[in-house]
Amino acid sequence: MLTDTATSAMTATSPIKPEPFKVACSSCNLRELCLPVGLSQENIDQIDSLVGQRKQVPRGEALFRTGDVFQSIFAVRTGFFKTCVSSEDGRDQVTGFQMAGELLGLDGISGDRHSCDAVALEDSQVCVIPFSRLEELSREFNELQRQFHKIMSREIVRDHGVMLLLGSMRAEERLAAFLLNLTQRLQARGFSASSLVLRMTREEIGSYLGLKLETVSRTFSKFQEDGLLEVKQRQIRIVNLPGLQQLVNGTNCAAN
Amino acid sequence: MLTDTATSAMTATSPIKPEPFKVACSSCNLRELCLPVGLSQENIDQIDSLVGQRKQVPRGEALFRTGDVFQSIFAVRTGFFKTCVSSEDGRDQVTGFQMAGELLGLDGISGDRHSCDAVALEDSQVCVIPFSRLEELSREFNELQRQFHKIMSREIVRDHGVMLLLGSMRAEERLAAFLLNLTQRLQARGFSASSLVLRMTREEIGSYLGLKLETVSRTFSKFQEDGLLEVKQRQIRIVNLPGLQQLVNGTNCAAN
DNA sequence: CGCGAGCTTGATGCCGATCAATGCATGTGG
DNA sequence: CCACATGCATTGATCGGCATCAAGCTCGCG
Repeated sequence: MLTDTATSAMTATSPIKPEPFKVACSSCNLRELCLPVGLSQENIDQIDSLVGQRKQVPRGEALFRTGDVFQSIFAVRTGFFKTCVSSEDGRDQVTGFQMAGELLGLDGISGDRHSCDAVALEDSQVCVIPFSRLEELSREFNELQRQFHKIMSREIVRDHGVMLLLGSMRAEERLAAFLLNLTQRLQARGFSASSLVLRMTREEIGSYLGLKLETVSRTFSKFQEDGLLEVKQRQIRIVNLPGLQQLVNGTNCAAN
Repeated sequence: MLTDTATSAMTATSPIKPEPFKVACSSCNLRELCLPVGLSQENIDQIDSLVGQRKQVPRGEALFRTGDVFQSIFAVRTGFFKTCVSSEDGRDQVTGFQMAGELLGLDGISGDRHSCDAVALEDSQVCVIPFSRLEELSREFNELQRQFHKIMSREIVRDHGVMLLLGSMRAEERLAAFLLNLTQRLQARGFSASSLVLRMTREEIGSYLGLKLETVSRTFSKFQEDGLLEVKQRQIRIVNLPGLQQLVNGTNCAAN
């Protein structure tokens, strides 16, 4: 498993199969969003040996699956992923969507195997970060150590937010929160704040939000009627941002 | 903030106010459940300087609250905690219950402040672990480093399980899963596998499970009628363990 | 004893699930 | 180029699980 597609069996700097960018954090345009956030230039240079290789993941294929042996974590370079867990009886739950600069595979550290699936929702590329190497380097560079700890902690905090959403919000609030979160992350990556293309199906959104796909679809339609969004299949344009925001904050919600 | 109750301003080994046990992992009876799991004896001796002090938290009081400056993580020595997050509009969600040997405060690492409340559900005692000290020591001892990473990862995996529960299970399944999880953790600490006393109210259980307290109460009653449990307020006895288990696995559930 | 916090139980209603049909876009083979 | 299949999205009708509202009940405690 974990066979490589293109860059296997050759070093990153091999002239035979040139990469568009060097496999190195120091020359990566995502360094302000990814693991090296906040590291000084000299430290970034020193962790260039972190990324062993890059790996292509075609749309629909898994980067790893539940039960795969854990060896590396992954940083999304381009593309879009979902992660999902499943129970014994086959129900499954999307636990997150990951875009450029975000890490995948942190679940695997606790055991020696992964405990969820990571599936590419479009043709994607990830940086492979051997975990033992990350641990070595983070013993040397405490900036890196601190940064890695922050990223794990941020994941925990994010999960708590999702629990709040799943445990106490109604369908409209959930979808609004989801859209606002997506646009915020897209904006941080230089995309428009008001217009986006969903990479996932209604069913995947529903699984993430604890709703059925029909409910997701209906809620999109309602948002459109209410003049909050323009929805054309997966093309979304946010027409009334404050309206969406106050939906999440519950100011127009009688309850509570 | 973070003022100490009893052991403040004196070292752990001070003869003036003797502790029942030394403030040291090496002599702690929880070392097989807590941070030092799996560390060799010599390494355990070397991390004894990790725990700065102990701290009492009376029932109903907070160990930390959202917004408190983050400096330390905490290990539960005795007692029982809940953690909860809340949204701007005042809704709140219990994100977990912690018992002896489990860590609190990992949420704080990502920022410089805590992002949830940790409240004692009974008179409790925690070990205070200054985070900078933990980072120092885990740079020195890679067993400790590895162990800490595993604990953070396990928290992420646990959170994913809660998402699955909140996103796709019905009331009975949620409560059954909750009880099985509790008894399993209690059993690992030497308590009975079949009989437990709930430390939390119906409302807190409901908040954790995304249900209203009435639904929790009704579901307890139903389990009792069905011969799965004996329920006397917070005294629970599990009568039919396999029955509970197959509720969670969904084998008696028509759907899916 | 009486008070109050927490728990139980009943009656009712609503939100979202479910079931079902249709629409729309893309791709494929005749 | 059209006919058809396929995957995904929309929309409607109906149903059911859980929330809500409203009493009582239990137990510990001042």
